[in-house]
Amino acid sequence: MSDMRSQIQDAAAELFAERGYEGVSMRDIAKAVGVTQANLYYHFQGKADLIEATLSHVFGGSAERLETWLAEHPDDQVKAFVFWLVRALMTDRIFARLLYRELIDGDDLRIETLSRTVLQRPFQLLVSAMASDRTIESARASALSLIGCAIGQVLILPVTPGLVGPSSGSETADAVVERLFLLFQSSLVEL
Amino acid sequence: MSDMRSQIQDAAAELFAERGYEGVSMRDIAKAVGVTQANLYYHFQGKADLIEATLSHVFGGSAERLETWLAEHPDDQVKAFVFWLVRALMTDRIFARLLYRELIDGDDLRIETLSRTVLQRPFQLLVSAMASDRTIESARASALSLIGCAIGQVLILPVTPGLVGPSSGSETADAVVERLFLLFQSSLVEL
DNA sequence: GTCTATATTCCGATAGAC
DNA sequence: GTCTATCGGAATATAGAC
Repeated sequence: MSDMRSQIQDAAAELFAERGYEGVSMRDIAKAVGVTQANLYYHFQGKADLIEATLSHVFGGSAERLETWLAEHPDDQVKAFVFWLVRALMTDRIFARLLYRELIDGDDLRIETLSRTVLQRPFQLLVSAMASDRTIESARASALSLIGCAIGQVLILPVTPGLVGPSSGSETADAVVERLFLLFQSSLVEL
Repeated sequence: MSDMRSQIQDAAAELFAERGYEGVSMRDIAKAVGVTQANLYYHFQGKADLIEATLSHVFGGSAERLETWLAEHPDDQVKAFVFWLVRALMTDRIFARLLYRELIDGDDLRIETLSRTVLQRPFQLLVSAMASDRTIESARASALSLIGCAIGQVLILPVTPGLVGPSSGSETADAVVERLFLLFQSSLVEL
């Protein structure tokens, strides 16, 4: 399958995650890959098409890995999901920052795609686990709160000057997971 | 005092919060205010100067209101701060989105200013309240986690399709505060 | 498929009249 | 103080040779 297309998407993902859609030019991406800027227009229709393809490249792959991970841990789907999310956020800086940026910057169409690929499945899991004795809206809010907390924690931590936190390295992901569970203990039905 | 300068800063704050620094042009801001683009350069040295002034306009004012609020509630500074933060995030979309964007996008110099104006004081409060029986790093991580959770919750909620959450209107801020306290109960020493 | 060259538009910023 | 006019550069995107 077209290798150049994947190479471009990888480079674009890194740049978009770091500087955002508006902060990255087609020239930047071309330079990172090692081709001319005009060549990008052979593989993609334009900048909008490029980021759309890049996002489904990144998040589509992640969604697949999530499904596999969940199938391997059928006992507690909620805990398995939280582990997966925190690990994904902490070990894959591009995933974390792209997700964050899309939640803030993404236009309606891209947000819709995002909801289908990464957000919908986790919400189903968490809502069903949390909603047993509460309203569905409350459960969804708690689920979103957990995700917001996980994302916020991982991304805000390394930005704070002078703070040595569990911001990098996969070996500390477990610590973050444990803290998240401590924080959300009262919201999750079965741990 | 110069009214035009304030008008420009207000319009700029709204646009920067919505589309980010790179996503807004001087022409956009001028159009929103109703003056020509060249006129902005009479009031500000350039685009970088404009956003810097805009941020201290927004966050400086917020920091002042926080100090007043804290002085009025001397009994429990931590709870008072969380109330203030959640209310500020929920009732002032511009404040919330500007804060979020700066934490992600802001260059080092702007982050440093941000730390001094909005983040340092809350951290001092939370760290001192949380650190009594733990390490300072752990306390900071918890404080950041709380802020990340509050910000993430408020900003992710309204973006999710089909979800009717407490995303707008000050009357539901109390509900979010209560949920945050429930979530972080085990991390705060005195409630 | 990848290149060079270029069209076109938009950007930040400046000069100078009023 | 606000305007019109414009510069120099960088952006997206296209045309056409190889």
